[in-house]
Amino acid sequence: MFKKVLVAEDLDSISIAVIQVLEDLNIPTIHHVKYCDDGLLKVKKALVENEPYDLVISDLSFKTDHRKTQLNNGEDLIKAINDVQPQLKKIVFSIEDKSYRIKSLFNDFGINAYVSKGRNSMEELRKAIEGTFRNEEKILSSDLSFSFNDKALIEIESYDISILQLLSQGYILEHISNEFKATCITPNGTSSIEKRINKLKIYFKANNNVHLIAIAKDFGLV
Amino acid sequence: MFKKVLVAEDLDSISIAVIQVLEDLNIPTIHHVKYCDDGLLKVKKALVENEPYDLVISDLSFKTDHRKTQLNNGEDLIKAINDVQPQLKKIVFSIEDKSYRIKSLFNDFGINAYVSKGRNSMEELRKAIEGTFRNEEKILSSDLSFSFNDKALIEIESYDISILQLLSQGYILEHISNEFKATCITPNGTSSIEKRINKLKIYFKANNNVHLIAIAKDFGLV
DNA sequence: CATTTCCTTACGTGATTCCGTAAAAAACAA
DNA sequence: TTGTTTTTTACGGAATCACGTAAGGAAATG
Repeated sequence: MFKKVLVAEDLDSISIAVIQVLEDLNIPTIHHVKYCDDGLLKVKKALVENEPYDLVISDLSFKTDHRKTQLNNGEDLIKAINDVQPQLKKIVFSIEDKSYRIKSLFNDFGINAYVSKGRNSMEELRKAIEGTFRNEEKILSSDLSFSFNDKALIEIESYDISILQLLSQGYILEHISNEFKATCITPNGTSSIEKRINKLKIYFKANNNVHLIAIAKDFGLV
Repeated sequence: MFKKVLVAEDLDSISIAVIQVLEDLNIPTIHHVKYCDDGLLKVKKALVENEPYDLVISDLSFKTDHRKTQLNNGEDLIKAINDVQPQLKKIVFSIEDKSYRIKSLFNDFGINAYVSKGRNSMEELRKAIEGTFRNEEKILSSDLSFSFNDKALIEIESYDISILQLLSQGYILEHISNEFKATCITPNGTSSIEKRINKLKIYFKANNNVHLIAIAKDFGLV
């Protein structure tokens, strides 16, 4: 079983239970951080001391408070870890259940397992840890309804996300066009962007831009 | 100290820690439910058996799954409890940190304390339980930055919420006007609604309706 | 009762979205 | 190169939003 595990979780109410699971699995070294920044520091330190972690379990969303942080969420932390220790096994334990975001965790961030916080998640977490140790691939907790085969949300790409984000910040078409030209994103004509928004509206069955952004917010796309 | 406490929390990872706090306080009877419906049943049953609860600790958001439920969130549960046992002490323990929603819990639902899930929330929860037992009023965990004095979000009333909700559902001004006329909500002229939206845009510093809905979503108003 | 004030509604304009068509540009194949 | 297809961009008219002004009516005041 794993020898040295790092838990990144801000809520004390949850970290208590996660650590309990790790103790039940007889993991000898268990460390816990409440801020992503501290997590990266610990990983780096363990590396230079030649006692690297072999598993990290991280939440996605971290509360902001008085303390200034470089890394603000689990994605940031995982990205940073991938820079210094890419082969480190990663399990995400979060409330998030939007297929788009979870798929991106596997495909873009190379995580090994995703466990959604739910009514029976401690058991799921234990299974995910064991599966990850046995090098199983793309472990999903069983209460998630989607599979990796449905292409539905895969078609929404980062270009669409950019449009939705700028829209949600109050940009009008013309400004989005300018922004894209400034950052060399193509296509960037107002007409092309307009057409893309129209596709999104059809896809999400939205009546207008306002409706579209409301739906995008619900899907966690922005 | 309290004799009989009910915990309504769907996430097993959290309920474990909450129950631990209650055990540390030597509460003799601790019950735990993962669904709001079960919570109401337990409260009713305890009443008819003449052994009522004297405290309930509830989350706000509950995940939906295969099971069909009457009560879908903490607000529903508290409302239902207020119908059968209004004097029952109520503590809400949730991740929610939007002042608008928390204020409404105290003012409209008569809860006794609100503890926000955070990095040091078990200690806050313990203090809230003790304070509630001593009949202190309107207990807020200390990491919440707002106070009851700032009138900022109090001015947003249900009329505004209705408008925001219809907007987020893709309604155009004219349809909102019709909807208000149909349900006898005044004012209902397109112009009045327009003006009210304009106030909201100024208040939230939004450039347009799309921006406004994005902000409202972030604030948890819709 | 007259006056004032506030709230609601109506109306007009310019800006932006919405939605179709078509030209221009780019990518591709022969 | 030439022709074909696809993508991108441009343009135009109708609908809707955005925002100011003003008319009408209810409540408050004296």
